[in-house]
Amino acid sequence: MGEKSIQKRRYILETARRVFVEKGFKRVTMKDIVEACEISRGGLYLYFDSTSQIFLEVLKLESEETDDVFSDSITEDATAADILILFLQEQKKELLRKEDTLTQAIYEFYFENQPGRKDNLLRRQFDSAVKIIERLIENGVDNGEFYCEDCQGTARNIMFVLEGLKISAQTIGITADAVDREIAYILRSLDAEI
Amino acid sequence: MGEKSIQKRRYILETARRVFVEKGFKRVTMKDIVEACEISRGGLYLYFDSTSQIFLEVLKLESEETDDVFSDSITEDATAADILILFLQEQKKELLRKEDTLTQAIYEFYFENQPGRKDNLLRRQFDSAVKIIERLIENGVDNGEFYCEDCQGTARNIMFVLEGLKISAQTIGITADAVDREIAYILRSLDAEI
Amino acid sequence: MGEKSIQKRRYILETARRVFVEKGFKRVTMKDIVEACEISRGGLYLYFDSTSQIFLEVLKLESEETDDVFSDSITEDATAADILILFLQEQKKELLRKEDTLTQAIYEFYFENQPGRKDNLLRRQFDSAVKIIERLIENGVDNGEFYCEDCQGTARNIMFVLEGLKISAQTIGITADAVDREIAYILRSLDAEI
Amino acid sequence: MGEKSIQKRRYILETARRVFVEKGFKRVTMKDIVEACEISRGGLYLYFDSTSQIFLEVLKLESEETDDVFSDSITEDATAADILILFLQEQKKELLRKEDTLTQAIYEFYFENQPGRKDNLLRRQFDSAVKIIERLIENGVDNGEFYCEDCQGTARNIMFVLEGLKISAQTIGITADAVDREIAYILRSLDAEI
DNA sequence: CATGAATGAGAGTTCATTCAT
DNA sequence: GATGAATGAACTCTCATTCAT
Repeated sequence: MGEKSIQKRRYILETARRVFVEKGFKRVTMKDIVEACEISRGGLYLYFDSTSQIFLEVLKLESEETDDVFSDSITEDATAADILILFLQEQKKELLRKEDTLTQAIYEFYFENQPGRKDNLLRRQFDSAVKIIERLIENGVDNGEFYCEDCQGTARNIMFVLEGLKISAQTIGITADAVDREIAYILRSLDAEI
Repeated sequence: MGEKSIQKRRYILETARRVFVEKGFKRVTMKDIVEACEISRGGLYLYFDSTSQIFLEVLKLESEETDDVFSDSITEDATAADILILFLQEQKKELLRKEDTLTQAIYEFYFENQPGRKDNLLRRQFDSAVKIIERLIENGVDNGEFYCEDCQGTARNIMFVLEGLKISAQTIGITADAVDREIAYILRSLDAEI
Repeated sequence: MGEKSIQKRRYILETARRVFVEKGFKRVTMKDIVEACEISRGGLYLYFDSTSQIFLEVLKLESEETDDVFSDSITEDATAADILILFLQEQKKELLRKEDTLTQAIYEFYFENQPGRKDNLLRRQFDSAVKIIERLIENGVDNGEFYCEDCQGTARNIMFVLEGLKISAQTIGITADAVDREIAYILRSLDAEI
Repeated sequence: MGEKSIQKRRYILETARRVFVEKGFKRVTMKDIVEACEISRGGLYLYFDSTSQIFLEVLKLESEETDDVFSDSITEDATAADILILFLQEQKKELLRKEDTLTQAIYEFYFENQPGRKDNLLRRQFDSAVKIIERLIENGVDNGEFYCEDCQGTARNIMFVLEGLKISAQTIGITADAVDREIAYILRSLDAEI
């Protein structure tokens, strides 16, 4: 596969991403993607075999591009609390962007595909986020910014709350205020000044 | 609609429920339900127009029958902590019963249907659960069982954690230990002895 | 399946038979049959799942209807030679009707499906034909009509010649004269007066 | 066409032959051949336009290379019976090698293509084989090895039996014993000692 | 000569939905 | 009310064939 097809692959993935954002995972057909990409029926099959495969590759691209989100937000002199708050704000934005996220598609995809597997991408992301938050809190505790008896427990708790908010945003709907309230609750429980 | 049709309706809903439990929401077709019910294709249309309608009615039945779960668990001399623990254990059981729940179907359904609407059944259940937990905690605080500065916030936090656990169970997979850890974390934060 | 669908089944099989006669087995698609039957795409699938299934059922019908061909030709006072000649003439007619036979389709079908299996319909027909011819020859020998040292061997030889003629008719082409010549050869080798 | 292209042509034909042996004629697509040859899609079209054309050329190559099979088996002092038996054994081997022959592909091809035409390759081979066998038998008769009233008829009969065995091997299946039985029957009818 | 990306026709299959009985 | 045959739209997937490079 030459340079050109790599670009086309990428083009398809980016276009498909928009389709998944719009329709979730299950409702998307190969035909949808073909039409969105304005390529031929057979043309798509030259690159991908199924919506599942496409989706997985979209996720891979996604994670490559967003891995650094965290590190981006860390500037030299940012305190632990700053970073945590930044992270939570980031999550808030994502949460409320409901119609413009892969979230729903991701959930739908994992409903059917290999839930519980160790190599589950989602799980790896969850676990690594927990670890990062844990270290952040530990830093904060060391600095006297935070008070916390069970840093790992707290990190996990935060992540589950975020998951709860995320799924709620997609199902029962959630307001910016509600998210703020939860963030405030979390930070307060860390004894941090907001 | 005669007595007979009411029974048939109910029969269809109960059978359809099993189908939704097994396959989620989206993958279920009218044909699936027709076959599970062993009725005729046309026959089903006499009662229902779509899987969405059927699903909504299944949910309605469900909520009628399980509304009392909470009250059931409240005996005369049970303390607030007892009841809360009982509730959380109940949720744990539900969580881990992954393959035998409507959970996934519910999420799938609300992904597509009117999320965010005020009359959203899911939302009403969520809100009412928050209120009940809030009152429970207040009782506990009054009794000296719990310590808590923001009872409503805590109740909400608990519910979001539970939501987070629920969706995690369906996507990244979750162990009994992990659930126990979260429950313990919640109870500890209430200063309750476990 | 009611009376009506049985008729429709039969109608489809009879129509499909014509299609197979015309195009052989492999070139026939479900679409071809749908169009020949003038029914809807989905309609055909109500009755049959694949061209293979349809073809097998066509063969079944065929064999039910032609089983008696042999017995038909046996009248009270027909001699063994009469019957054998009749049979060979029958085969000749069939052979030369090249464009109007299932022969080619049958070969194509068995090329792909279970060749060599004991329950292979074709094989059963072959074996039973051998037996009948064998008995016929034995009768002829008893009557002094035929002379033959190895009746079974001769019967088998006749059947293989017929098979050879049949496949030749479909591939290299064969004339009525050529068939006559072979029939004469067979009869002469039985010492029978023609 | 340069030296190089001639070699490539030949390479394609030899590779394609293997594909036809494996899959028959009809199931083979241009794609199959492209993949087996590990050349480009367009590349194949530079040399051939269709599977039919390729198959015909494969047959041509085949017949060029196997014309001599017969002559090979004729040594100075071999008797007519020796040669006939050798030939029949050769045919037997071919027959039983069911999975490793072009036989099926050839039949499939001629089912669709110009059966009955005078210039039909298959027919020429058949006719020439009849002639050779006829001469062989005549020699045998002259030598006193064989007894035979109608040499041409017998030669034809032998060829049709062989055709019958060949097609039977591909459809109803046939054992080595069954072939031996037929060969013995043929030889016995020539009064030859086996 | 050779490549392989691209196209589009066409086959298979499944279902929601209707309707005569 | 109930049945289930029938329809047709929609999807998946595969190839023959072309064409710019």
